[in-house]
Amino acid sequence: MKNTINNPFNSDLSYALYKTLLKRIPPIKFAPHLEDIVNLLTKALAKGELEVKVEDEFDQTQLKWPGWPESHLEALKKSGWTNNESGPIIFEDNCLSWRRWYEERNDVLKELFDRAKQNKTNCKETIVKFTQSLEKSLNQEQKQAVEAIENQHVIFISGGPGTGKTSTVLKMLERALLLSPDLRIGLAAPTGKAARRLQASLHKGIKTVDAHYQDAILKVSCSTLHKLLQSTQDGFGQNKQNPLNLDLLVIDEMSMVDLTLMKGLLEALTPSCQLILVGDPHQLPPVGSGSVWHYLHENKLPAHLEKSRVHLKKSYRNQGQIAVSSNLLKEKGLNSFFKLLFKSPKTSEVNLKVHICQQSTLPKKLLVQLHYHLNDLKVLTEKLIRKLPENIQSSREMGALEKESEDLFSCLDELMVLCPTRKGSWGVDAIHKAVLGKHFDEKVDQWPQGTPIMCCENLVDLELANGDIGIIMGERKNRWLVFQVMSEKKKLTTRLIHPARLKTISPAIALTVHKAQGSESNKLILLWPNHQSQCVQVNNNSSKKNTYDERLLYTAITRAKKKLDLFLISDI
DNA sequence: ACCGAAAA
Repeated sequence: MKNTINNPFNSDLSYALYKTLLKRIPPIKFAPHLEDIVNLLTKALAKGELEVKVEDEFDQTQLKWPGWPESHLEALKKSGWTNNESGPIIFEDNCLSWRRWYEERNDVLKELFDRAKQNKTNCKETIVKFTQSLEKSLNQEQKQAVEAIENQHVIFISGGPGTGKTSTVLKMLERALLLSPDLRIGLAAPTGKAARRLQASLHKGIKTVDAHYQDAILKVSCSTLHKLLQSTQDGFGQNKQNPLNLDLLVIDEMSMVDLTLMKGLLEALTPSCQLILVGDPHQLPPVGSGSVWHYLHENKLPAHLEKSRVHLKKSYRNQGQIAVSSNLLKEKGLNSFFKLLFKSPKTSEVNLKVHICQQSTLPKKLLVQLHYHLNDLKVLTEKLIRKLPENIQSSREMGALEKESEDLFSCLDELMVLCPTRKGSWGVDAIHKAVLGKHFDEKVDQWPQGTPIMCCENLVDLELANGDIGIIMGERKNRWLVFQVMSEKKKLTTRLIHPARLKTISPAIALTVHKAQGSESNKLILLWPNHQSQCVQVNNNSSKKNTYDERLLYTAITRAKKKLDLFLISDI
């Protein structure tokens, strides 16, 4: 039953659920419209949405019975399925939702809001001294966040890429340690890659912190949320009975946390634990059901939360036209974005190029650029392997080879190719097939040297995370997978890994936008296959789809540091 | 229609 609710990917499952409901909770008065309601709710849940808005319109493919929404609501009312305490469906604020998810979300929000109500008190003198030292390094919004640590029990920090979220967190940790030096701090993120990135940027900025507190911050290790909570198949090892021994916990990349994980987290906290939640509400929601972070930013919240919320607006990344259009997308939506795109910009630096393609075969320009890029990588791997000593051990540190390895990885960071989907003529797989040719269906050992690859599992002892990108180097017996990892000494080092040690790897010549979340490159090529359909669908039920596409596009283009090539398919 | 994540 639980799985049917979690994975309702086709209408058969939705129909099965409907039949089960009819059997288990027979309607007081039956009407066929009930099937539509179950179907809509199931489909919404499949998309990660917990509710269906009554004011949304649906067409005949989504509804079997006429009279939406009045007839459906009446059928629901008479069925008794929305009865207090027992009915499976909730109808409130013009929204329909499953009781199970409705209650879970309300519980989580209530818990969060109650926590935020608690007050903290601190010694005034130390604060004054610290506040003076803040003046130089932080802007007004960032200072507000740092000051919140003094008396807010829960702090929400939102902001786009380059707004200094982590450097603000670093100053918050410093201040927290100043107030109580023995503070037990925890750091976590929803994915292995995000966890490591948080740790790395705290290390990078550590010099801005008073030397007295540096060690205390550096010694905190940053793990995935699942690991922190000791997640197993039967639930979380850290829970109400066995809470985390922490006074302060920082969670980064909150946009990827779903409801179940958030619930587990809140249950594992002691009442006194302070919470700092950090993330960008414009990025993609989690695939699982219920994005707490997006909900918190799209809905009216209790007044007492105002002091807990800090939004960082100022971006320190200057990207000319890329910055202008991504801001427009964020504020005005897809249509305005595409309108601006087709006017040639005069005012800011032109670093965004649009290519309109006639058919849906892969653009030739893309394949040519990839060809050169992969060749560069190949040359650099050959250079690196020639410098390699004999009898090398896997996982060794590179020592004198750092320069060659640095060249290789800066070349890798130069270009990123993104697609919204895996399948389809403009999907990631199509690009891999086009580039790898006959090698596509073969094993890794057949892929050519210089091919970028992605590690698809978290391997803590190898210091590799899911989503890490490396390169194939060498041939046959002398073949290695080269990665850059954060070593125990918190230094970026090159690591050679024997191909047999990684069970799940995939080519990484192109990536899905989802996978690229958190990565950046100087130059970005984005294939966006269906822009015209979005410009046409303005007012029907596509508002939710549009927010999804908006976030997808926003996430994609903000990966570009210097240049963006956007490929679109022409409407003709 | 499409897109993940984590753990043992």
